[in-house]
Amino acid sequence: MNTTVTMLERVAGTAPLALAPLNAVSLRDQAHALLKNAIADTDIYDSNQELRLDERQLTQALGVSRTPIREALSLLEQQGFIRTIPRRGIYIVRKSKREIIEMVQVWAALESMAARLATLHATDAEIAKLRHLFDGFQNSPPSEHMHEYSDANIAFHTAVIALGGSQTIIDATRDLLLHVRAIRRATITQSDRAARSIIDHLKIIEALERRDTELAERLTRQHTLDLAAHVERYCDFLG
Amino acid sequence: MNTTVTMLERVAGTAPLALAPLNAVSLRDQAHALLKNAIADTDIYDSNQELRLDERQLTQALGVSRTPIREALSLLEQQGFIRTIPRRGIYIVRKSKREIIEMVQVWAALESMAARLATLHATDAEIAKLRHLFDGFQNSPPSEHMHEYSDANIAFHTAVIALGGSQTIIDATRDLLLHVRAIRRATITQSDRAARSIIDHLKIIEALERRDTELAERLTRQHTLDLAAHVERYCDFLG
DNA sequence: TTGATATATCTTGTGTACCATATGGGGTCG
DNA sequence: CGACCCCATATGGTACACAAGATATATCAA
Repeated sequence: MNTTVTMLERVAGTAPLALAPLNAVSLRDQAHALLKNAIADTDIYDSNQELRLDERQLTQALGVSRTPIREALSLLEQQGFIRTIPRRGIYIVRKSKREIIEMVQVWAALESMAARLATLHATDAEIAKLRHLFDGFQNSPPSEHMHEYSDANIAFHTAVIALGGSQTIIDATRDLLLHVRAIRRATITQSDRAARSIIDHLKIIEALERRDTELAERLTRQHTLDLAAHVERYCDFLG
Repeated sequence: MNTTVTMLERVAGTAPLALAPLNAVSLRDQAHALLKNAIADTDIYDSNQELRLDERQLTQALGVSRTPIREALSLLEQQGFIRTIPRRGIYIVRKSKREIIEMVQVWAALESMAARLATLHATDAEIAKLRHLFDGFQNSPPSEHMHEYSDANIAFHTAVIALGGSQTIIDATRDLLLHVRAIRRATITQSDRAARSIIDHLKIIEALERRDTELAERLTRQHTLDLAAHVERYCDFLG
């Protein structure tokens, strides 16, 4: 009987207002997404931050029991965002300089592969959209709108990856982005990286437009490897 | 997670005999490792296999409660080995042809980056060891010991990745290997791939020895992309 | 005053009971 | 005889209680 009532309610729910599809997503996934964003938004390199997480505190904050919280934390641990020490506590991972460089190198490998694939499969229209990302910066130097340019910079790289059409690469770089984003933002303001960056981007777009597979791949890889080298030289403040 | 184990192993490593660190590894991780190996060893493309997993059945088989089993399954789901459909069941994922090709492409991107790094950081002695992997196949054609050669083939690729020295790449490719391994084994026996494969490998070794960064990277990438193209053409038996 | 030991407390790991819901079979009504 | 409805059951999701272990603190002895 309860089933029928529920069904009827659902049918009736189609009328004026859309029903809530929230039921479909488990508390585990909600907690996972929430915590991942919270960790990503935390400046973990501001050393006086509290890097320890408390399960029970999270349960109270999110209003659920420990079970979905623990499952979410398990996922975050596998993704490398946190680290749990048995009967000691759960700690946000502070990536070392070495680890960040390696992540940037992986990023370079995957984005350059995406660029290769893009020259083979993307349409001209899709490639053309890349230029519009920087329309707002044609007249004035990017140094005047550094924050906006930084976002456009990140958007350019994710767009190239999307152009590759490989869902596997898109998924693999999504989490990587959360780690790399902070570094990109921190380094884009250093020296004249912004100006050189936009030149590199235009060359990459040209190579994509000309369907020059090898060139697009090489330029994309080298552009991001330059970031890795920059981190190596100037980011000693990292662990 | 494995922090305790690592610590124990380190401390124990100084003593003559290692104590049993088994108590320190959680049931969740034991179940995770066990299930991952079990899934990897299952030929999921033998279609009459039962692809459904039952939580309660696993609890009885492993003698633990649902909690660690569920946490292990969560990890496996995130790694793409299984997929759980609410109130329907848990199913081993059968990768589509498209997904396998994408995974091989990611493999190509990461291994070529590792080859690049190897030309820059690996020692001559480490590179020299690559040749010994194929010592047993110098005199006789690989077609006579196909199974052994297939293992040596996989060992070569993992060795190149290890030479890169990037722990991030090593970790990222470890799970990928479980998926790609089955394909490598299935395709190495087709046409004359084994013979051409060994020629490619020797060229890659030469490039590494000569510290030709660009060449080693390009040869490694192309060698694995050839596998992707081969899968594209001849592996229609995949979903 | 200092050192060690016992205990309280806090934290994660595991087991178990309960809940919501989709599915499929059996029954009933037309 | 057929179509529809209803409910039993199975399954994953959640909550909670208890266990195991590590740290910090208090207390006692030298």
